[in-house]
Amino acid sequence: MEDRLQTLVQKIRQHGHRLTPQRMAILRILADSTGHPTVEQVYEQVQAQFPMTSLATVYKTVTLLKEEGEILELSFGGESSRYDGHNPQPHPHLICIRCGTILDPDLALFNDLPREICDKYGFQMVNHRVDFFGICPACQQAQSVSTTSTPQGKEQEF
Amino acid sequence: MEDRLQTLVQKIRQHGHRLTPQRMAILRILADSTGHPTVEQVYEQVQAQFPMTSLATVYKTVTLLKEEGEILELSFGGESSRYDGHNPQPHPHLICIRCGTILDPDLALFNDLPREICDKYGFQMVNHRVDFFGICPACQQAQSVSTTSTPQGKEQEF
DNA sequence: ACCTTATAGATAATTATTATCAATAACAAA
DNA sequence: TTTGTTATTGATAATAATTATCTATAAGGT
Ligand SMILES: [Mn+2]
Ligand SMILES: [Mn+2]
Ligand SMILES: [Zn+2]
Ligand SMILES: [Zn+2]
Repeated sequence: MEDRLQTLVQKIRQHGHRLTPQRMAILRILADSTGHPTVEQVYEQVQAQFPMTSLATVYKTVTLLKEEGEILELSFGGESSRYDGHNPQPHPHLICIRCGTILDPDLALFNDLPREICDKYGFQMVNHRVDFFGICPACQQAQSVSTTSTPQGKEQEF
Repeated sequence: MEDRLQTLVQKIRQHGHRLTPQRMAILRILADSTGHPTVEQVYEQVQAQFPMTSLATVYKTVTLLKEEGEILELSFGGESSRYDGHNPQPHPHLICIRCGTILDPDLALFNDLPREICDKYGFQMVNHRVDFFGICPACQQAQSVSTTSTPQGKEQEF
């Protein structure tokens, strides 16, 4: 939570990077958000505090965090990437193909499996990604009530 | 192998689509290839037989197969998508971050696990994707021999 | 052989991301 | 506190994979 922000700040400083107000705001948003936001969504959040902020600045900060290994990027074909600043370690995701919500299931099932598979093929693993695409519970509700193609019931939190 | 091509042809016909020589060539390449080629790579292969073929045609055929559920697309951030026309069902992949080779590990480990996880969260799964990124055996060899950043020893097969 | 229309080929448009560059501000040192 | 160096900002252009557009052609049914 607040601890995570300190980790990011520390990592930035350690490598001789500067800590600007815009950058600080971006770090705070990424450390706090639990909804895997896009760069665009982070950008909108930052603008609330610093209206002059550029989209390029958000991109550059995210790139910096990627290089530091402090953010996890989820790339998709076509649409923009989603980011997990809370937990930069590779982990499974539940991705709703209707409303776009991305959940972090807490599980220890995959702890050994990936390594096991790679060993079998002499493959030296450095990263992995496990995604389940489907319909989230909220969207299943919305589907049974109305026929509207409008997604989920509650607002999507980033 | 040859069976797979027949499945694709049949699927195309069933839905009232036409079977042009270019399209047939593309189907053959996708059915035969075991290396998860890009659209660009398929395009080059087709041009060997039909030099007048357009890149757009390859894209359109791949899109068609996606709609029919007969090809698996692996999207990445930045670089172009890779396609598995052999096995359209979602399955794990071993992806070398050095030479780009993508392997299909044969395993039955994941058969129940995904479903299990999604049930736990009331998540209605319709698709999934599991990727392991790392260094393939060939690239590990190349690394220990020379310092060249040039990838793998043998040519990459698509 | 003929008709209808899906498809091919060429090319423009789209869009997320990256590169460029002058002005500014972080921050270390004096 | 002032100063100097230079990383960073913001604005915008460039990039590149994929998609859309449009006319000519040919697939496949009659
Ligand atoms: Mn996550
Ligand atoms: Mn595969
Ligand atoms: Zn949903
Ligand atoms: Zn390799």
